[in-house]
Amino acid sequence: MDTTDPRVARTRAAVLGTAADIVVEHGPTALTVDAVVARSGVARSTIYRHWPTRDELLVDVFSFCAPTIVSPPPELGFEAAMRWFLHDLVRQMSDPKWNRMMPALLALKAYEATLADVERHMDEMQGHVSTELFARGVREGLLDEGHDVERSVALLIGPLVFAVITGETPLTTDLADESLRCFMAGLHR
Amino acid sequence: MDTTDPRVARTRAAVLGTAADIVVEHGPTALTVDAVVARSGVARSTIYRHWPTRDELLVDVFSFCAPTIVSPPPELGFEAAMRWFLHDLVRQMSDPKWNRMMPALLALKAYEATLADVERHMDEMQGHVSTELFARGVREGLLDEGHDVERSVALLIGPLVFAVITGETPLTTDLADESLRCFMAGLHR
DNA sequence: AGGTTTCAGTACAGAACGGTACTGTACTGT
DNA sequence: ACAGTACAGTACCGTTCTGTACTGAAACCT
Repeated sequence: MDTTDPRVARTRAAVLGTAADIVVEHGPTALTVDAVVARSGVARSTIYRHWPTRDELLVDVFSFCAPTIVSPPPELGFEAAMRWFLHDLVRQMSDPKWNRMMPALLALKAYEATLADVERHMDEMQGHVSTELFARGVREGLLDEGHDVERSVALLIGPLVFAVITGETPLTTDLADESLRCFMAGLHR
Repeated sequence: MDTTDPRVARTRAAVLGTAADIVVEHGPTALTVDAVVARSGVARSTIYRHWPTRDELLVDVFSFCAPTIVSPPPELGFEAAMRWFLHDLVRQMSDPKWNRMMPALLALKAYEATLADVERHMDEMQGHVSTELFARGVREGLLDEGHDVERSVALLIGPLVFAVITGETPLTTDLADESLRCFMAGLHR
């Protein structure tokens, strides 16, 4: 029975939405129950009916906004699939919401175990896709059998994350292409 | 007259030191005046004598721990100088203190203008060194005249920052060498 | 030795926040 | 129509934190 009361769906959406807005605009520390009450119109007791503590609400806000990483079409070769993957990543990280939430999540995960779980879940999603992707590269003879996946991920994705965090250089598909081009060029030593 | 009272120097050092420890261990939100009082032995009123507000103390903690970026020896060519620079960066970011403070600073700079100033100051230091470094590359004919410095910085440093933030792959000079190797390989298109 | 500064210790006011308990009301599914 | 549920609204308690005000003791500099 997936018949969820429309009222709970409504309030859940309202609370998560305004909570996300608060986090985006003023940071995780500004996410107080009173602030959500004032801004969403949802009553205090109602929020505590759905979330036992403020911290669990914050966790839900992050996993609510976290992007989902998907695998590229299987018919693509390594380079094309990687480009597809990176472009999708750029698109996801360009979302202004996530754009500001990611640094906060990365900073908080060091101190809060539950948020570390959220981040780990994302890492695992990305890890699965990555290993599958690099397996294509091995099959095509581009990569060694025992090559370091994590390091290659850092080389390819690092520049994109750097762009998001510093804001010095724009996060574009061009940057992703450039990153991939350098990586491919670096394969032939 | 640089004759600073040894007492003020002592308390300043004691407060900044324990404040830094608190931030490293439990995050910026755990930096309360009472926590510093309990752990440093310095009295509450004394702290407020030196820092008007808690926030200014936090700012000082960050700039107290922030690494200083220096220019490589001028006799080195582009590639050697860049390697020198990246290795120095790895060394600085490997410091466990800064290792945990950097994500916090990057997250907070979006919401607090004073911390954005700290981060901007670091960016400018790094920007000066970078432009000077890439000028060597242009002089050697490796780079175009109007090439995008910020983008190249992202390609070179991004993987290192990614390693620090995610913790998936270790931050080593090897990673820096690999990043530089890919960048150099990507120059000949 | 004496005047000045800094210090530790403490007490206090005011505000913010988390969480609980309790109203009466409006909606939902049967 | 009716029972069950989710709701808004509010009042309340305990805790935590910032910032100020005041002591007397200790260290500093000349």
